[in-house]
Amino acid sequence: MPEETFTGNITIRDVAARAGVALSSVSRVMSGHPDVSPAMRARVEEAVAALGYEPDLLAQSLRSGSTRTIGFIIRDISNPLYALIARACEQELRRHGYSMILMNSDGSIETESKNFLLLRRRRVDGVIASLVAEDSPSVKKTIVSLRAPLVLLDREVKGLQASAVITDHHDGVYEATKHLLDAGHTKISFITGAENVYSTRNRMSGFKQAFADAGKEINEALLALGGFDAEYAFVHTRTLMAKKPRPTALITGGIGSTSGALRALNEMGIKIGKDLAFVALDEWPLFDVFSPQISSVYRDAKAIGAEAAHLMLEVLKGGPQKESVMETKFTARFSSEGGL
Amino acid sequence: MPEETFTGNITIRDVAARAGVALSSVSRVMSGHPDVSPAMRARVEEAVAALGYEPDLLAQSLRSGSTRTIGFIIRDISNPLYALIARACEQELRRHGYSMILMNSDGSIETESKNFLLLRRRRVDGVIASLVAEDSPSVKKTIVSLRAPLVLLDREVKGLQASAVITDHHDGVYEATKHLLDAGHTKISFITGAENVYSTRNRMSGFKQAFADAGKEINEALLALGGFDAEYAFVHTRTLMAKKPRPTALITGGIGSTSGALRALNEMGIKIGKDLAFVALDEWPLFDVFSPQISSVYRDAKAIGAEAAHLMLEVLKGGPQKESVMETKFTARFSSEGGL
DNA sequence: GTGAAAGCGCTAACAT
DNA sequence: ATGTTAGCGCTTTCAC
Repeated sequence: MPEETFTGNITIRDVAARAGVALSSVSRVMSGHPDVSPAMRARVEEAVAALGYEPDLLAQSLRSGSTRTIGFIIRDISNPLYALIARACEQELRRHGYSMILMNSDGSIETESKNFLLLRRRRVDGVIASLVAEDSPSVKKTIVSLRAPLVLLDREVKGLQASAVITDHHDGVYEATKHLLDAGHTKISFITGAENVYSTRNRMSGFKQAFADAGKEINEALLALGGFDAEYAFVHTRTLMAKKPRPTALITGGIGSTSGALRALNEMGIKIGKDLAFVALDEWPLFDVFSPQISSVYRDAKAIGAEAAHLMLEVLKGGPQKESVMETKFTARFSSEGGL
Repeated sequence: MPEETFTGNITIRDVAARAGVALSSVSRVMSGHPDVSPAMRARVEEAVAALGYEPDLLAQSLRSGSTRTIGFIIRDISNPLYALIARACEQELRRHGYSMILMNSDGSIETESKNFLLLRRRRVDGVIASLVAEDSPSVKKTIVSLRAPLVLLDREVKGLQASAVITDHHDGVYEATKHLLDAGHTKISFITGAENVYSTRNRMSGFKQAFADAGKEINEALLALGGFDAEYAFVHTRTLMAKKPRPTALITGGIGSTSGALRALNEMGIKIGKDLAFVALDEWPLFDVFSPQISSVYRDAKAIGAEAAHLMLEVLKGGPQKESVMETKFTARFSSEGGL
C-alpha cells in the first residue's frame, strides 16, 4: 500500500501526502496542538498508523535546539561506584525523556577535555561529570564554553556555574579515624587520590580533625595521596608496609585504591583485622558476603545518581542551580581490629 | 571583536562572513576537500580560529544521515560484567569517532523495546545489545524495523540479521561440572537465568554433557533456571538448600545469581568449600582478593567489549556481519571442595 | 482551523 | 577554484 520504496524513512511529508493535508497540520497533530479539528486529527492519525511514522528526533533537535540528551563523563564506568551512579541516573533521565551519552575519561585530563568538546558539538542539553581534577585551567575553559548546564559529582570548582552532588565524607572518615585512634593506632596510613579533588580534601579534613581532637600528630610519611587507580595503591601499599616501623592501620579512599591495596596486602601475606587494621571508603558489590568483613564508610551510590539526574532536570526546567549533600556512614567490622 | 551577540552558537555562516567567502568554501575547508587554494584555506582557518567555530554535529548528522552514535542496551550497567564490557566498548568506539548512548533495560522486555524504538528515532548508526530474552516477537519486530546494524552480546536470535559476540560457556561449564562429578557429587544445583537466552542454553549444554559423559543422571529438581537477578537466586538458594537430601554442590550462572546465592548461603550459615562445593560462572572486581577463594568459569569482559565494537565498526565500514566466539576458562579453587 | 513558506546548520550538486 | 542553491525533516510564524 505505501507507494514509496523502502529506501528511506517515512517522513512527515509522506504522512501529509497520504492524509492529503499540509505538513504543518501533521506537525500540529503530532505535537498535540489545540487548534486541530477532530476530522483532521483522525485523518492524520490514520496515516501515521498506516505508515508507521515516527518523528525524526534529529530534525526535531535541530529545529528546537534541544537534543534531550545528557552527557555523562566519569573516569571509568567499570568502577562499581560509578556504575551504580550511572544506572540510577540513566533510569531517572530516561523516565523524563532524556538519553545518556556515556564517556569514560580514563583518568586523563586530555581525554576528559576532548569528551566535553565532543558533547558540545553534539549539542547535549547538559553534562553530568566527575572531573579527573579540579585545577586544570584547560578543562575549566572547556566547561565554561559549554554553555550547557553542568552537574558535578563530588567536585568543587571555583568560578564555575554548576550544580553539584557532593558527599559529606568528613563525618564518615572522622568516625573511622576516631575508631582507629581510640583503639590505640597512631601510625595510620591513608592511600587515595590527589588533593586536587574535593573528595580527597574532604576525606583528609575528617582524618585531620580526628587526629586534632585526639591530640595526636599525623605521620605525613604514611600518606599516599597520588592516584585513585588500583596500580597506584598497589605500589604504595607495598612501599608503606615495608617501612619500619610500619603502619598499624590503613585507610583506602575509593574502590580503585581499596582494590589495589587489598591485592598488595594479599601478596604480602598481611591479614587485615589481625596484622593490620583496615578501613575502606566506599563499598562494592558483594561487599557484605565475604570474610573478612571489612569496616567501611558507606555512601548510597544509587541515591547519588538519582539526585544528579534531579538536579539536572531541575535546571533544564529553568530552576536554580543547587548543591546536594549526601551522607556517609561508618561501620566498624572485623577488618579494623588488630594491627597493634 | 566578534560582532554577533553571544546568544546563539557560531555557525558556518559567521565564518563565511568574517572570511568574506561562500558557505560552501568554509565547508570544503573544514572537510579537507582537495579543491581549495592555499589562500582560501588560510583565510577560512583564520576565521575559524578567531571565532572558535566548531561544526554542529546535529546539522551534519541530519545532512549526512549518520550520527556517529551507537546505542548500547544492557540489562543493568551496575552488573560488573556489563560495566567492563561497556568500558572497553566505549573506549574503542570513541577511538573511531563514535559516541555511545547507554540504556538499561532493567530486565524488562517492555523497557528494552522502548529503548530500541527511541534509538531508532535518534537515528543511531547501530546498536549493541544484550537482550533480556530471545523469544519475544515484539522485540524481534522492533529490531527488524531498526534497519541499523546490530551486534548481539551472548544471544542468538533466529531470523535476525546481526553480528554477535558469543561466549563459549560450554567448555568452561563442562570442566566445572566434571570437576564436581569427579569429586563424587551428583546432587548438583544450578541457578541462573531462563533458557530463552543463549548463555543459559550453552551453559546447560556443558552441564548436561558432563553428566552424560560420566554416565550420571541430572536431578532436574535441583535446577532453578528462572532469572538472572540476585533476588531470584536468593530465594531459590534458600529453597534448594532446604530440600532433603540437599544438594552437595552449587553452580551459579552470572554475577547477579552468584551474588544472591552467596548472600543466602551466608545467612543460612552454609560455608562454601566445606558444607557445600561452589562454582561461580563469571568473576567480578576483587574476585581474587577474598577468602574463601572461589572456583570460577572466567571470561574476559574487556575483550568482549572491544570485540563488540570491532564487529560494529566493521559492518559500518561496509564489511560483512560476523560472529566472534570468546573462550572461557575453569579454575578450581577452595570453594569447590567439601560438600560431601 | 488550515496551508504556505521560511529556516535550524550543514553539504553536495551544479554552475561559472 | 569558488559561489549559488536545493534540501536533510522538522516546527513555527504568518496569512487566509
